[in-house]
Amino acid sequence: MERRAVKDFGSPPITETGMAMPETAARTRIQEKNISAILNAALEVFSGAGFRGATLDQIARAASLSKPNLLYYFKSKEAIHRALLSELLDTWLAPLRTLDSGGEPVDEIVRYVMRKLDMARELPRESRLFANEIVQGAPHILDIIEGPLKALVDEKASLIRKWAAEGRIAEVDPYHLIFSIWATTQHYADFDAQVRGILRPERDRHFDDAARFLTHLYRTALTPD
Amino acid sequence: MERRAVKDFGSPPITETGMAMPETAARTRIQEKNISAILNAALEVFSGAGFRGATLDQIARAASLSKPNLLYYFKSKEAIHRALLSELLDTWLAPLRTLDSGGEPVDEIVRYVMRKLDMARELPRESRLFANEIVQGAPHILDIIEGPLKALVDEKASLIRKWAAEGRIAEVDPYHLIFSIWATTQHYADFDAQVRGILRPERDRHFDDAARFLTHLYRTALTPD
DNA sequence: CGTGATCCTGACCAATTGGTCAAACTCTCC
DNA sequence: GGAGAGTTTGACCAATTGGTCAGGATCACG
Repeated sequence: MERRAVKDFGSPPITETGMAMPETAARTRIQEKNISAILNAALEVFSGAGFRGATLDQIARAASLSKPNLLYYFKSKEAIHRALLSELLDTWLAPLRTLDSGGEPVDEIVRYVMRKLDMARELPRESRLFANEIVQGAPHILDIIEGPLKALVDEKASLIRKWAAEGRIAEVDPYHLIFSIWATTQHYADFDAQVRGILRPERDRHFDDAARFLTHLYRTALTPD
Repeated sequence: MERRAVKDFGSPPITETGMAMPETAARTRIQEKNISAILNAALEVFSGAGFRGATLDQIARAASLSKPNLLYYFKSKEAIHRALLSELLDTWLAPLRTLDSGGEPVDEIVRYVMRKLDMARELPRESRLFANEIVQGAPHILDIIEGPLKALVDEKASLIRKWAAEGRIAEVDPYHLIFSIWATTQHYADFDAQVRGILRPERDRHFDDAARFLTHLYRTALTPD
């Protein structure tokens, strides 16, 4: 027997991919509210427990919905996860996209570092969501890494290489420069528990020190000669 | 009814903590072999799936044992995890311990970076084991972080600060310097999937480029004036 | 206000999973 | 070679978990 007819009674607002209708703007106010609540709850749970560690019950509870109601909006746990990653992908790549050829190269890169550090402070759950995923081999986003992400990084690596060739920044491997920026900034979100366990900071005070340190680190390493 | 009498027939070689007898040297050759196989299998599975994502069946299969036989050596999944973390803790802290006041400070720190990078290449599973744990809030090792690890980092931070005060390295925040070293080196183990997806390197060739980049990064940033 | 579409729920199910146990097997050492 | 400790296993169990379904409640709108 077929899973679900194309059109029948009680058909939930689910697309073929299992995602709640995203672009097809026809969303009820109720859908708007619940889908948003689900994705927010899913971010909380997935980022804190990883895909396999998260349970539908946890997500449902966090979203103040019953489990069957959850599955009315998304047809499976996988579907929620996919929708969440997909929703956050743009946010995630945005900072690197803004790295542009205008302006002083060293300033431009330091500005990128600061933006990434801000994101680690303001959106730590989003960072941990991707961290969980990648640490375990990126099973759900390998295609994105090897496709759009690689393309974007290749493009920016070219830019950095050009800056180096023009003598406007020091000669460094652009790929490893980008990796180091990701590592040092996301560290404050992904390894938050360790950072706080060691520093025991009041609030987010340590982010200011981190900003100062990273500014020094990259400015000295990138300034030519 | 009591869980298990202190001494009875069929009592497995399990200590109060649920760990297989570690220091009490009285281990059979069979115990030696199986416990080692279990811990190796557990490292493989836990590092790839996280604590909750790992199953006893997976670990048992990887160790070529039946599940009940697994539980003959360790009384629970938690116990295996604890034993594993405990076994690897020293390995994990060893590089930082070797940071000593002898030698030229900049060289000493760069040497530490290289050692950490070597570990990321040679022991990526161990790195990911801890990464998984910490990303999810370090529930099983928070006490270690706040205790022995913090103490060790505090000690080394003092040393670095002294070096800075003596003008032998640049004035940088020692804690954030250490965090950045952890982040940049462990990145190649923890985010291996992403690094390889973007670089598509042959074998581990990219580690040489990483070593060059990190050497430049820290040498320029730490050399005084 | 009625009707069709949307939304929600309790009850239920099969598979997975951590863990137990009694019994059988095997190794060691006298 | 035999006795007792150490080792292994098949069968089993309860709890959890992802997911289903039929029917009832509610909403939007003519």
